Amino acid sequence: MPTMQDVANKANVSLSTVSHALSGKRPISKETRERIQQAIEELGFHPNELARRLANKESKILGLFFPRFQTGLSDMQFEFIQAAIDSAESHGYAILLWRSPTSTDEVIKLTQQGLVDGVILMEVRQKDERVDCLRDLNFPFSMIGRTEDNSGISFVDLDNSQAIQDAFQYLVEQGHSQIAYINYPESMVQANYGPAVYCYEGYQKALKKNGLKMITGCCESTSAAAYQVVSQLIRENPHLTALVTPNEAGLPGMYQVLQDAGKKIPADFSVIAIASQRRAERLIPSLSTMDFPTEDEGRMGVDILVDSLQEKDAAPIQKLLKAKLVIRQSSGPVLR
Amino acid sequence: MPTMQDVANKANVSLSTVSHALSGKRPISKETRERIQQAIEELGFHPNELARRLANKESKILGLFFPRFQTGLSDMQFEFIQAAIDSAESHGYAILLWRSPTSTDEVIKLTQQGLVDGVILMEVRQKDERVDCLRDLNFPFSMIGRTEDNSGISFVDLDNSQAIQDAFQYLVEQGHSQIAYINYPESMVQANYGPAVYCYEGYQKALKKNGLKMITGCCESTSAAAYQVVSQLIRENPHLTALVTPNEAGLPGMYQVLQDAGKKIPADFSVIAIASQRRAERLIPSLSTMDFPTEDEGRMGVDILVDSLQEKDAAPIQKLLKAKLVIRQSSGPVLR
DNA sequence: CTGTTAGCGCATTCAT
DNA sequence: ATGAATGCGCTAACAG
Repeated sequence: MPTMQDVANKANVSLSTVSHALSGKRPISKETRERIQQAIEELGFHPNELARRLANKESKILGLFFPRFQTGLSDMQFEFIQAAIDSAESHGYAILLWRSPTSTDEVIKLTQQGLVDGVILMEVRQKDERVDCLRDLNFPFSMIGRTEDNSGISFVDLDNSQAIQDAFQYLVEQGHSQIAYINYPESMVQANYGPAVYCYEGYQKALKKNGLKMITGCCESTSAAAYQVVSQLIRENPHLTALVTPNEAGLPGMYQVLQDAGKKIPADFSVIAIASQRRAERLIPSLSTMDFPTEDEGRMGVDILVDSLQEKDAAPIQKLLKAKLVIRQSSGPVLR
Repeated sequence: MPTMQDVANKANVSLSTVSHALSGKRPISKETRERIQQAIEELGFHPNELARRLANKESKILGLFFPRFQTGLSDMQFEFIQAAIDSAESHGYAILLWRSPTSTDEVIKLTQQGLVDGVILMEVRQKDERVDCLRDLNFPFSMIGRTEDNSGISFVDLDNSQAIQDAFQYLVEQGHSQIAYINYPESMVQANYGPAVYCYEGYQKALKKNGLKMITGCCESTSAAAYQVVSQLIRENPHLTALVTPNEAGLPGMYQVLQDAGKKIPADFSVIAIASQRRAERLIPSLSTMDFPTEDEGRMGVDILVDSLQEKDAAPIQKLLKAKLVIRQSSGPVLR
């Protein structure tokens, strides 16, 4: 690997001239610039990024704490990451992947070793010690999701509460009056997993606003569990005509119940879930959804972090994204 | 950020003693070791990884060329990446993400800047200029997938040909004699996309071995396209009782055709696809598959690269993984 | 066992 | 407009 010194020798200039020619931070005469350029090409020189970053005291690398478990919505991870990489690249950063640390010690170790200038947290919980730790360290970070107290932190999150409310609003307008809400698994509700909390909050508001009967249950993220829960709700509420859920993992089970009960979608029954477009189009009949703006999340998660990196004491940026209602069921739902 | 020199001062030793105490590459007396340890803790010192890696002349970072487009099987990306990260971490490496370069120049730039010790290629094509370029550069890399000529290169790939043959073998043993094969999109076949090529090769072998009639078609990666193709095949072959496909994106459309034709799975018809477990369990009825060993691919892709990094001129490692047949349809398929 | 010193490859402040 | 010299934080060869 040729170094900058090699280039300097070959072009008969000093090392610093080469450096400045490359960075453009100093006027260089046209002739020497050309000599240098030629030397660079002949040697096939490429600046060593480790050295450059060490001298610059910034790594130009962002860390991404990658989820440790699969909590559903996995289709989206792909689009999310693609968008995050693209955004990072456009800002001159690369993205380094780590499995999300489980202890505060790990967070400290990862952030204090100077490999990354900032980190992006995924799957943030209401109470999240990673967040507390990063805040204490005063280390730059952004969150996909949010905690209970987000003062001073930048984040981008889906407005789950609003998404659920919008879904109910639409169904009510279509004439539905008995609508079930299937929540995330009990364990996630207990653990104060953000989406589970906010979705349920949205459900409560929708109930109140529209004077609806409460018809709800939690279910594990499996089709089998979903089958059980939904079939019981249908038994208890024979006039049920619609269902709203953020628990996309259980959808095939829910579909199965309806099929077994002789209820056709969308002629006899409406289903709306919070999910990605790809996910929606992989069910039959295709799913109506509150579309998850995956790419926006990925892009903005990086953008807000880079912003805080470049303007050291900029105000935190907090974005609540709206899910868009997309009705994919070919014919309309029942009007009662 | 405290540096090693700070620690040395505080512990009243020289910088190199601290360094050696940390690396353990030199015997250190118990007392000084403890003094150093105490200084480290009091200062909250963490070695600067950029500096360490610069001095060591290795970055301990692996680059992953992340797919630029979504070619299906997206459920697997998540598991794949998790496994890759874990394996990398267990070897002391981290993983850096880049969108897969589109030009040779980009490949050169990314590899020659010294930020990564090696790279992992995903979605390798039969003819892949990224591969040619890396080979010319003599830069360490491993592939998920393979090219036409893999001499001297390490890779891990699914044995697609064998997977398709195994699926046919099973169906034939169950008594099926008219079995359709739905290939990848025409464009991917034209482009010599590896999986498309090897799957079709497996299909041809299965035909020959079992003396079957050729019933096949390509279809785009959408449910709509799959619907068209499969419905035509059924029209032309009324006695069709089974279907094999690596094109999982079109599955909902295929299922729909069967449903519309009054054919129940698995009572009247058998479907076997190359897919992940998660994908299989999200269809109704759940899909029988040649299970894609996602995690093995992620882990081994990293393992073989790290191997070649540690033993400079080790022989290339080439692994063809077997997909496991998993019949998920509750009752058995038709016996004729 | 421990200290001194010279790099690793580049950025940058002084000089000229 | 250019060069020389110092530093980024750490490793390791050399010297005791």
